[in-house]
Parts: sequence; C-alpha cells; structure tokens
Amino acid sequence: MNQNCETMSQKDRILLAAYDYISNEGYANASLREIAAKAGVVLSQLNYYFKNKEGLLIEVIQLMIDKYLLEVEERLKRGANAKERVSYFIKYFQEMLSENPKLFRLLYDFSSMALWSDVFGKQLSNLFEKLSILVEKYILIDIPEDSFLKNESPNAIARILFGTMFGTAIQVLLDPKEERLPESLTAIEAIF
Amino acid sequence: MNQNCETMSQKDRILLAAYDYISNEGYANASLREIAAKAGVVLSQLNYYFKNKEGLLIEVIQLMIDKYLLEVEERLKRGANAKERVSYFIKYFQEMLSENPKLFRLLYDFSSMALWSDVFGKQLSNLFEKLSILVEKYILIDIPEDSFLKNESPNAIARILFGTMFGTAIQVLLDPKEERLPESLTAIEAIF
DNA sequence: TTATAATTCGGACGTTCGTCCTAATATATT
DNA sequence: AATATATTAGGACGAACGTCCGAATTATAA
Repeated sequence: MNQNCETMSQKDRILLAAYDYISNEGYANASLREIAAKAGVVLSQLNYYFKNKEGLLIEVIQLMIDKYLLEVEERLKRGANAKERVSYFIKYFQEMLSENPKLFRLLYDFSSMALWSDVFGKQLSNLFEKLSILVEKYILIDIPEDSFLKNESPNAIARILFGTMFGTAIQVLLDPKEERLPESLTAIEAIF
Repeated sequence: MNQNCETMSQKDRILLAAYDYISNEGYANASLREIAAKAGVVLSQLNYYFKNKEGLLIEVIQLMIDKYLLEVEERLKRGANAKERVSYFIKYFQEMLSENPKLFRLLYDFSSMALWSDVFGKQLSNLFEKLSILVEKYILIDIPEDSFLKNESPNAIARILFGTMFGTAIQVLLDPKEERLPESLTAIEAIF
C-alpha cells in the first residue's frame, strides 16, 4: 500500500490519503480539505479527479474491495482441503483484525452508509456476493457428506461463515479488552 | 412504540420522532431541524431537553437497547430447553429483520459511529455484553455434553451466535432479493 | 395574588462544508 | 515554435448545520 509519494500520480496520492484518513476518522468526520492536505494537494484537485465526495469514496472502497478479495483468494488457495482452507480463511481474518483494524473500521463505516445509499449498497452487496462465491468455490466443494450443513445451500453457508466473522469482528473492535478475539474466531473452525 | 402524540410529554415526542427519523434517514443525514419538525416542536427545544445532538442520540439508542433487551429475554423465556430457546431467539431475529428493519438500520448506523466515539462505543459494547449474558443464561446452561462447542467459553459462543446474526443480517438488508433471509438464519439453528 | 421556576418560542451567530469558477502553468501534439 | 489539451492552483460562494441567547409564556409554590 505504501510507495514513495513522489513516484505516485497525483490521483493515487489522493486515493491513498483518502483511504488512510477516512479509515482513521470515519467518512462523516473526514473533510475534503483535510484529505487534500494529507495528500499534499490543493482542494480543487479532488473535484478534478473525482467528481465529488461520493465519487472519491466509491473509488476508495473499490480499491479496498479489490485488494481484499485478492488476498482472500490467495489465502484460500493455500489449503489442501476444505478444513485447511477454512483455517487459512479465519487466520487471515484474525490477522487483519489485529494488524490492520483500519480496514475493518472502513468496512463497517461503509456498511452503514450502504444502508442509506443505493450506489454504496450495490457496491457492498457485490463484495458480499464475491466473497460468497469464493467460499463456495474453495470451501464448500468438498464439505463432508455427514456435515449437518449439507442440507443448506452453499450460498447460505458461505454467508453464515462470512457473517459470523463480520459480526464477531465488530464486537472485538469495540471490546476494550481484546483478549476475546482469538477464541471467538477459532471457535468457528469447529463448525466446519 | 406508538402512542397518541398529545398524551406524550414533549421530551418523549422528540425522542420518538428522533428514533423514527434517524432510523429512516441515518444519523448523519438527520438534521435537528428536521427532527424537531417531525416532532412538532421548535428547534431550540432539542437543546433544552438534550444538551446537543450527541446527547439526543445517546438517549435514542438507550431507548432502543432497553426495549430490545427486554424483548429478547421475553422470547428466550418461552423455550423449555436450550434448543427451543435458540429457536425462539433466531425466530425473533428473523421477525425483526423482516418486519422492523428500521431497528436494524439504526443498530448498524450506530455501530459504525461507535467505532469513532468513545461514548457510543461503550454503549454498544455494553449491549453486546448484555446480550452475551442473556445467551449464556438461557441457552448455554444446558448445552449437550457432546456438542463440539463444549470446549469453548460461554462468552465466546454467545458472541458467535449473536455475531452470526448480526453479520448475516446486514447481508440480508443489502440484498436486493430478500429470499435468502430465511435459510441463512435458520441454518444457524443446526449448529446448536 | 405574587413570586419563582420551568418551559416554549423565534431568531441570530459563527463555523464548516462541498462545490464551482477562473486564471496560471505544465505537457503534449502538430 | 505554435497551438491545443491536461493539470494545478487559489479563492469565492451559498447552503446547511449545531449551538446559543433572550424574551415570552405557562406552570408551580408561597
């Protein structure tokens, strides 16, 4: 994510500064002036490259989504079977949560905005859909025949798996004592 | 939640109007003027009864939390054993999600704000904690000895259970086709 | 009835914000 | 070198917002 600022295009500098600032302060609290300042750019440049604030956020989010999906798939490929892949999937989630909580905060912030905006809503449900497909493809293809999950549709299971991590993650983020993170998530492994 | 407006105190009218408006439009998009108008009250009354916008939201959220916790417990009491109580718990969640999605939207909106504000953060993690305790008390007391969840701490399980619903719910809210709601949530039952 | 407190009301204040416009400068094309 | 295009820069604009204040009204208590 980091690169020498001088070698980056103006647009990329804005994009990265926006990602950084928004995920630190929240979209609602992030002003275009502040983002421009962090990017070392003049305010009007933001309207030049991205039509408006919404346009900027859309590109920031898309940046995050693409990067995130790539990394998830890379992790999923590491496992030899469904059980291993679930393990890698969860481990990746745990790492992100403890090492890069900014990305999670951005995701949650964006999720709430998606509830009020059609554009954001479509973008986010597309992410959920893609994640679902990944989980189906890498995990649910060889789920044991005797699993109690066998009766449910792959999509439902995938959404539960991801939903569980999404839902427990925010509890972890808000928990003043962070000890609960490891056990909460690893317990999910037992389900598969 | 509804009562004849004339019989309500001014403060309650503001509170309800705020709940209604914020859960429809989102906190960031809800102006005090608009809330005052919906409540049939003059703007400055909002500063009289609640110091500022944050103070108003805190009371709105507390209203929601209290009502919500009461209803959850009432549902949990209906079941005779853990399995039944899980069933009631999930059924209640499903009902809320389809009949009263406003409450969920408010919850998600508030969750994202909780990430940036200490006050909100404590309020929300208190809700999570209380929910955890309820789940522990009513569901995890008589979980089967042979359950694979037996090795995990009650708190972790409770948080997974609630987290799963929280995480799948937002996917449902954003899903243009709502068909996936029933199966996604009922599948959770199988786990217990 | 009078005095004191609580509530209601209208309006103004200053700030912050996203957006837009125009001029200046750099880059590319012919 | 001349022209056209793309980018950078600074600043202004109006709108919307939360907050605050003082007066008017109503309720309460003595």
